[in-house]
Amino acid sequence: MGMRGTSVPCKAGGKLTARGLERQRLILRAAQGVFLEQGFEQACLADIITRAGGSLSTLYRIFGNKLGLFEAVIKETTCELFERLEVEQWSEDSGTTLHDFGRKLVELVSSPEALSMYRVALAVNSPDREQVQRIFYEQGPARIRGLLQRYLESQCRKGLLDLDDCEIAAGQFIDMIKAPWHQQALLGLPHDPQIRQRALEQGVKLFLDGARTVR
Amino acid sequence: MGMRGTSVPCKAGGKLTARGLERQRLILRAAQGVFLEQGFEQACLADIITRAGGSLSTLYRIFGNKLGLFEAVIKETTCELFERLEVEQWSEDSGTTLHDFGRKLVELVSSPEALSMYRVALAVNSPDREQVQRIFYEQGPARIRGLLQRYLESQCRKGLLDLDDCEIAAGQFIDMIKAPWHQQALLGLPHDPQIRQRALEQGVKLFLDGARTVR
DNA sequence: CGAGTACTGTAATATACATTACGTTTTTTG
DNA sequence: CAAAAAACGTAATGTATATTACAGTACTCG
Repeated sequence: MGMRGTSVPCKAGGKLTARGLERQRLILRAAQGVFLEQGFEQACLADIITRAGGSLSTLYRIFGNKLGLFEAVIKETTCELFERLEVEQWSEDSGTTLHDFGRKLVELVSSPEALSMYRVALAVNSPDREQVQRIFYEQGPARIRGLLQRYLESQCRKGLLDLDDCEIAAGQFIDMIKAPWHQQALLGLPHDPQIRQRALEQGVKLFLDGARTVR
Repeated sequence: MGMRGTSVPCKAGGKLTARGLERQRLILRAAQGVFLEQGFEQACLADIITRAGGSLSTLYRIFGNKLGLFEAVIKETTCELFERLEVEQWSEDSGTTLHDFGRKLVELVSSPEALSMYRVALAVNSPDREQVQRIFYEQGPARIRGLLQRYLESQCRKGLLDLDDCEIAAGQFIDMIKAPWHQQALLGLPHDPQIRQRALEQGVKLFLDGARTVR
């Protein structure tokens, strides 16, 4: 009899031997591929096992059920993606800092993995949809926005920028440099990669012209 | 033997009697509800018929198959939504015009129907995914951006605004006033409705400060 | 009115998959 | 080493649902 009743599919049944960890890692990686390609409902567990090697029973013992595996993939992937965004220089020069941050961000969110992740997270439609989506949002977009928000706030305190609401402004900056190619990319429609560069330049310019205290 | 082979599921088999049109309309409306709630793959045709009345056979005769019905729903819904966006005053005063346009746009894209439509369009994963998504994008977001783009271009020609690339700028304005609540709304996470108002105000301000020629 | 067509209802067909069960083999560990 | 636990492989179970078939009823239009 499985552990189906509990809403928290376990991953911590017994001890974790080296081989066990390896198995877990292999399944997780295969699942990442399949889920990101197919989405939650379309993904087939048998496919995942085919890719990962091993057996279905093992998958169930480790992750409980399909949703448990999916949640693990969401967490894993979202964190992996977030870690790509290492901005080293939060300097006092808003221009170069924003430009640098923007460039890294554009690189991140235009990557196939990030686009798939976003699409798949939106598409979930299981009973636990709300929980899954919260995990994604808070581990991903919200954390990124938080980084920028804190920078903007510090710049405002120093009197270098003048913004009513730094949380909103951070969101606006981020969305501004994603527009208009991100929407198309999410929908799988092609776009000229150069447009990303131009949107970044223009976005930084617009934002700073609007937000700088010194006119 | 059905008409499965052709990639264009017919809707124009025979003549359209009054009763036939009524049937078509009822099925379409029910399908709209079910597809927008469940997404393409999750939606169940039997459910649709239960809501619409009538019989499964009729559905298949009219729309060919599930995908044909879905495409019809996409077109119908996207057009319905677009028509809500009637901006009457494209005046020379960029401030009030953008504010007016923004207000209407925010109303539109924060509506449950528009959010569902967006989510469902992203989530499609059938073989014809590309075609479906193109229909949505071109009938919906692209058309809306086009409206604004043309306005911005005319303002630039008159020397009232100064923008490098009005297509990008239009996208940026639109995304700016949607940030940051739209992402949360798409994910089904709650947000303070007041934030929509504030994002609008701040977005217009930022955009105009950055784009106006007269400083 | 009556033939042809549209519509209805229900049942049959076929497939795809999540989830379990179970017997065997390998690995871990006391 | 030997018992316990983990991993394996395969088959069984059960469900959901797209799609088709068919037989009967209601419309429509010449």
